[in-house]
Amino acid sequence: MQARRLAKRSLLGSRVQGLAAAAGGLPRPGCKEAGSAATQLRLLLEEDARSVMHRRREHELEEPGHEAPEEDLCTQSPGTLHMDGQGLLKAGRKGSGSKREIVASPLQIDETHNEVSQKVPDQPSLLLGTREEDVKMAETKRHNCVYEHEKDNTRSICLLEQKRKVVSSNIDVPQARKSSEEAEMDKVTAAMVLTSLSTSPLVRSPPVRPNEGLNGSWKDGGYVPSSTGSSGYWSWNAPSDQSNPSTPSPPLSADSFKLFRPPAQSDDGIDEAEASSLLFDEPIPRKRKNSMKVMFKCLWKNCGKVLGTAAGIQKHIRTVHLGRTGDSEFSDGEEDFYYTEIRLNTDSVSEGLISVSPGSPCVASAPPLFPSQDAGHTETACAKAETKCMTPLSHSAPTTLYLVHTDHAYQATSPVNIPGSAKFTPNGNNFSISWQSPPVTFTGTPVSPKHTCTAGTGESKPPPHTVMSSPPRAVIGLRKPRGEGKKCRKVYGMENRDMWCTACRWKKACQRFVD
DNA sequence: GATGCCGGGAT
DNA sequence: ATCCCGGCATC
Repeated sequence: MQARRLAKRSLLGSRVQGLAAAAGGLPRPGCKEAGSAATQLRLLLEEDARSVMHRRREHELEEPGHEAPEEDLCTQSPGTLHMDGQGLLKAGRKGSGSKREIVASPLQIDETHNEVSQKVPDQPSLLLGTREEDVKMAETKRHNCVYEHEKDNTRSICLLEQKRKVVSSNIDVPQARKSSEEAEMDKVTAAMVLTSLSTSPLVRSPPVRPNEGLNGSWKDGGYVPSSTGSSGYWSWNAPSDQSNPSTPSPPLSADSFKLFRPPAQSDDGIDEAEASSLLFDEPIPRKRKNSMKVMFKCLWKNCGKVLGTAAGIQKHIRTVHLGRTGDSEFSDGEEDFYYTEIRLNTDSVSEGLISVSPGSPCVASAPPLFPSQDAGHTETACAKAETKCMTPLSHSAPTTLYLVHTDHAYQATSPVNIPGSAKFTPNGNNFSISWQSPPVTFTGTPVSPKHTCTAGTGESKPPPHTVMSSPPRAVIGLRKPRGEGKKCRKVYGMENRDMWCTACRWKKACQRFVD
């Protein structure tokens, strides 16, 4: 999906470039009012097109043959058509920012079409009369297919020509830029939330204010697809939203940062609902964020350099991979494509432990590790933890298991019989107590024979811990030797079978007269 | 053979 | 889950 979007964007970029170049070389009659703004936009457009082309070259080297899906643009297009002068300007201006590209792409096309349309004098006249209708129709068409839109080039050009006129007449450059940036931040935040949610659907936690997730959430989403390791955290995410778990190439995974934005930015109707539904999951990354150490990994092929700061990794990419020298402060955001965040999470370890043994009192605090190490280490830690925890648990758990296994209703029906049992359990009071104590209602008493017999009917009895450590199931295989004491059958006789304990009636181990 | 009760079927 | 019984082990 991301790759396809990327490919599409690249394709658009190339188209834009061509059109922009053509527009730049031709004189434009009329439209003086829009001339300056259009020129600005064209410049931005060309700049962006260059950037896109550059990216495209890189991407095509690694991911050739991606087909651009139409729905991507369709999703973006409504925003384009409804955008006023500010919006368009914002989109154009975004070309100077790191987050501009997705938003700008459709607009670039529009703008390009606009410019081209100005070179076609006969088209605008056709449109002036049916302006509103064409806008709606074009919007519908965009939803259907962009390719079709392109084929119907003439029509679209006319439409965009109209829009451009409206836009250019309302442009107020300085203000628009500032406010748009602010608005963009909100949208970016929402996009980040979407991104993070789409990549970490596993965990659920109470909702938290979305704005707080600005730094953490989207980054979480970003590094997930780019991870090459297999920590518990990553592996959990992978099957949830990634159809292809294989290691992504740098540009592809890096694109995950930005390619999630368009929905939140461009389409307020559909995607807003989607976003709102997803926002419930947003707090998860934040929760993790608190205990994460963030590293930045270069996704450039065969690089994989990891740096501690975003600036560092950006500089690394710019200088080493993008071949840009100097002007380290300036960033068009392209570096973002080639690095991702790696979160060294200590929570993942503890989470794994918790998931393994929720009720375990053991707390394993593993040092921060890389994902690949995390998994193994988690297992090791768990193993150790379990080993450690077995000691406290072993005092009670086996008893519970055993009781569960053998505790039939007929065995627990008559706690009243304790006095009677006391008569028969003088020999069982020395060790069976340790693990039979839990049965408050004397339920466990019937169980004792098994252990007693395990120890041997003889008087030699194993130490209590032996009984505790060895699950009773080991004994189950062996048939228990008959108890020495009299049972209901013998006490009451066949004629008084009604007086038998239930167990005896059912030919089960007598619960009344326990050995 | 009598007794105890496990394993499993029937409801 | 409850009730019941076949069948085995043990005495």
